[in-house]
Amino acid sequence: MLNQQGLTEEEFLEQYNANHYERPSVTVDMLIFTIGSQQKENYRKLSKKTLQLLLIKRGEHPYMNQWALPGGFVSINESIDDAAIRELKEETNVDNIYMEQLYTWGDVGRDPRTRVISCSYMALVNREKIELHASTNATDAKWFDMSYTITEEKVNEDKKEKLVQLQLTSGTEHLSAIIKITELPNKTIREIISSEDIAFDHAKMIFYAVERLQNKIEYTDVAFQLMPPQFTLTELQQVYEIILNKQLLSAAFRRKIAHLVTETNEYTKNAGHRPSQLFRFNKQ
Amino acid sequence: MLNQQGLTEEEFLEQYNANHYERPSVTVDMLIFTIGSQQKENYRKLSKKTLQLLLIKRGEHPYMNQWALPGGFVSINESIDDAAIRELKEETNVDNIYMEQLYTWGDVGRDPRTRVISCSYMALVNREKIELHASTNATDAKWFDMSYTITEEKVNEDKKEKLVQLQLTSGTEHLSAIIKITELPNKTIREIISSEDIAFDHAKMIFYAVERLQNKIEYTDVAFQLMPPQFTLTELQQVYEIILNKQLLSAAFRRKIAHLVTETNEYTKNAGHRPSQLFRFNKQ
DNA sequence: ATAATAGTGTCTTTCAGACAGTATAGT
DNA sequence: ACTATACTGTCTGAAAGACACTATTAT
Repeated sequence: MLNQQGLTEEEFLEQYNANHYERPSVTVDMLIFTIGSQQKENYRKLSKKTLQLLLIKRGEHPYMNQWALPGGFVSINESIDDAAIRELKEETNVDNIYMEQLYTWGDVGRDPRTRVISCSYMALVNREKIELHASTNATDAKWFDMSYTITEEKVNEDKKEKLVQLQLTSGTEHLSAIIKITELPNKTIREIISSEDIAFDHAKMIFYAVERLQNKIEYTDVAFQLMPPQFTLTELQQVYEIILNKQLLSAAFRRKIAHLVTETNEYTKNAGHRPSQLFRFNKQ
Repeated sequence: MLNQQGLTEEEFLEQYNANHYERPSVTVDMLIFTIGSQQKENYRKLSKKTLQLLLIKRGEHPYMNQWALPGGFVSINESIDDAAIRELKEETNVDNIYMEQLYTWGDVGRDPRTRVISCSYMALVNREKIELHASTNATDAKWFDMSYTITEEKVNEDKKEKLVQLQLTSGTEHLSAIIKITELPNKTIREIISSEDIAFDHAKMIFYAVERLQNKIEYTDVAFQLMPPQFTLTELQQVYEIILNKQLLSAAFRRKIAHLVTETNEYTKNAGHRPSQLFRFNKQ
């Protein structure tokens, strides 16, 4: 079949000039979440759980010495999924992990070096599987405890506005950002109001991921990706609670997730209180 | 602050070589949905509604004479959202319409011309607002009635597989595709098994959008983006039914959406049966 | 014994599904 | 009168919220 210039498809592709337009760079950025636990207050109490995110200290301009999401350029002969898998493997030395594409960030000025479009991915890992590898141009990689508060919420007839204060801590390191989310009838706008030691527009990406995780945990079984093979129902509930950022009633929670778990014959030991039965994920 | 080569941020950015890597092209592809209605069978019956998608006949290689989603390249000084808005405006001459980024498709071989990463957007429009503009390198733009059936479904312990048969018709034009969706514990794989007269991997994108729309309609008020300013509750129910691909009970439906609508004092006329009260969207 | 958590029972409320029954214009 | 749709009432059952109550172990 010939086109209007009388070329076959083969001829057309041969003369096609791929560099006709100036092209943006494309990167992937990884939101790697895990569950961390803090020290027990005393021998009886359970340890508190936190939602943790992996960040890397930038060793180069721009945003030198600030913390950024692990990520990198998508090379020309690699799918974006493969780039994400590669970055995950480089940073955490794990593969075959739950991973999901989240959103693609394409504002013009988001990287001062050049036009960069960035596709963000979320990965959920069980902490026990991981050993960190500091990569080439990062002086450091660390897990940060995440928390946030919604400081202000305005609702008009056709505008919903909220301010989110995001906090990330790891030892003495303390990062924070304020994000403004405006929901108009047609679209949602996310702006960074301030960003302390978080590089680029990564604060936006982080909160976007948290919102997605909150949604997903309600109607899928993603939470189990964060769990070890065996766990108590209270541990599972803690994970739901930190992700949803609210307390749950244990009786209702147990009913709700009953069909997702199978009991084992094992129990926790030396807990300082009644032992707890261990369960496994019951895939369906 | 100086980096390891002793450069300030300003100096670093000046010497930064943006063309160090070979870059992929980035495009946006638009899934523009609307509701169409078929002719009444007789004076009493209501007209059947269909979910319609805008496609454009390709006037150039590759996939010449096949149908493709409207879309185009993201230029270097334009955000991807702006590119999507621009494409929508070019194709349908509307703006200020509900629009949402869906997913970014980044497989290596998806475009025979060159490496192209494509970001898909969904737009929902009320049909009455639209006039179509055939664009430069498209010989034709048309609304296609969409339908699909899930032909096969296998569920194992850690694999869920389904085959989807997608059908698009517009007058004598009839397009179809078969898509295989495999849900593994870690990720979801979407493959095109066959694609009749649908260009590129657009069949995948279409079904992805339908699934997203189905999800969104359950827990948001997106459906109203497809409605005219005033509508009957039966019309609203028809829209839910074609998107969800199943019948709903009207009593339950009315209870469920009651808080999303406000009644008016107007009624339908000349319907051949009991008139129906008109409602408006009640934003909250 | 006590502290802290593990786990169950049950009442209430909410809401979806089912379906029957009444209402009303146009021919 | 008849047809096709509009709209409401109510029974039922499933599931979430609330909360009291019992069980169990390390110290």
